[in-house]
Amino acid sequence: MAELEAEPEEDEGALPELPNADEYDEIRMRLAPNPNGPWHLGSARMPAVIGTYKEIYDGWMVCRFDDTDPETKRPDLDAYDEILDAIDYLGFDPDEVIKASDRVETYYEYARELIGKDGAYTCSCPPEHFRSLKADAEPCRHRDKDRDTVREEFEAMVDGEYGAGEMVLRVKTDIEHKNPALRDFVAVRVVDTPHPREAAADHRAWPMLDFQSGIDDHLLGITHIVRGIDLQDSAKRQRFVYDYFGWEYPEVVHWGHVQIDAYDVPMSTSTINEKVESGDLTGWDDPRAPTIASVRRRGIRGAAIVDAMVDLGVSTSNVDLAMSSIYATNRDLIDDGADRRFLVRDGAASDAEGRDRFPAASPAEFALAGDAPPAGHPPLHPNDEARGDREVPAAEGVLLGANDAPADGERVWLKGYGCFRRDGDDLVWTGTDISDVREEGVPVVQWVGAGDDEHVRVRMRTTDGEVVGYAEPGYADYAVDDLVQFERVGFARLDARPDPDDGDGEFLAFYAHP
RNA sequence: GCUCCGGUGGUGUAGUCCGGCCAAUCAUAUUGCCCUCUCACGGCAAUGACCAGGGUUCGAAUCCCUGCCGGAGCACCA
Repeated sequence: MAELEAEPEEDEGALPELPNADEYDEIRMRLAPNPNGPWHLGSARMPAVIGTYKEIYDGWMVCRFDDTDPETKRPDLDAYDEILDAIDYLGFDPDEVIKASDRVETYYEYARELIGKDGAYTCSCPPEHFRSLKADAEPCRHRDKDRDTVREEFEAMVDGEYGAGEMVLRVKTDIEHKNPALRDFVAVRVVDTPHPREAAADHRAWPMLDFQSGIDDHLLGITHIVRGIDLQDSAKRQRFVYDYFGWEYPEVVHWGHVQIDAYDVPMSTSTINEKVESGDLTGWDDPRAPTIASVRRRGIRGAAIVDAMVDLGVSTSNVDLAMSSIYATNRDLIDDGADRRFLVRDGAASDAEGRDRFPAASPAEFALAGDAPPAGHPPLHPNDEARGDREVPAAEGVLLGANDAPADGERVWLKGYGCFRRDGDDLVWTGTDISDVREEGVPVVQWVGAGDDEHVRVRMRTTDGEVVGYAEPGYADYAVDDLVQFERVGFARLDARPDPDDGDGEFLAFYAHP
């Protein structure tokens, strides 16, 4: 036993070792979301990978909201908590949560220090002008300003004496650097729009990401930065600042872009927002939306997302994530716990036509003839007899899915009930000799009783639209959030129970996957 | 235009640093069979990849060169 414990090997899956991990006493990382909206599925990669590294190395992780742009990527005040909630759903817990917008004075202090080192200068060039100078590797006339003037002008920026676009603070890098992306970048600029957070609403001089994030990473003792490939050049820019201060830059890992198949809606905060605003989506949790809120509402476990994201590794090339692999993991997680229930679909209200799984046609109703018992008793779970049977009553006939109704004269096996032969509008009981199924290939189908009290109405939202149908009455026993597998349909999460005052109310379910 | 990064089956991934144990791993997917009172779960099998061309070498997915393709940055966005 002691030997087993002494074995330090990691069993967290596919992630490669962090660079130079053994040179640090503690691995310290950060999640650095911009709270400009709720998260889409791609956002989950950050907590999934970084959180998993935290577990592997028993490290430390801060969630730092990089909310330093009150205008272009304006923070959404609800998003802060939504993001923390999403991190929790994914199964991770930041050791600390901070907001860059609370730390603006700190960034000013380091800007002043940088000015003192002649590492930055105030610049009033119009952006286009500076851009063309930069393209030619030419310094602008502000670059050699004396330190005191720079100080004065910077303080004036901080004091709100300049309007947007009139003055910026630039880091003096190497104006002739062969990579134009690294030449004298902006550290602080003026934004007229007040920050939406009251505590930060008075600031007009706002740091740019490369400056803010660089300062914070150092102050927080971050040892490993793991982030997207779009920030590839960021590290190179920030190294100039680190060099001025004599700091050691953290180890960096970059990953490529993720795309997810199975969605028509692009995975972009702004696009999803537009579609929500316009009504094309009912919200961020619309099952058609590639968002955390959506898959969560469908009953997909955070752990399934994390598993898939970790499986992508940290390659810098772009990757396509197949939803089917998330489904496979989720199925594995929920299958044992999900009761089986019958759902007979009624496609009348469906906009998901033409899908085998969700036929558009209405169910077929049959009267029962012969010695059929008053109810069927299929098991709650086929792999766990101990959970017992459910009672599916059929005193007033049955409903079968349109695709499942047998042709006249043919037989059908109502699962958990018995075998019937169709005679016109009747189903005539032929008994429970299972060899009908095993040897003669009688199809086995799900079914519900036709009487008003013998089924409940269900509306199910899917990634392809809505379907409605009738579930066995036992479905009414579940609570919101419960997952069941509708046999031969798929897994679904109960989202809302009907209003008790509405006699014809529907149960609302969200479809997860087959 | 300039500067970076990358290209293994439908998808993802291992292997690439330190060439041979790789006619290439695992997962997922698809198909078939078995199991089965679900089109679930489980079992078995099949399918399917080293971007291209040169070079180095006894030997290259792995090293070098060229080409092609893809991505990112060059914002007073993050």
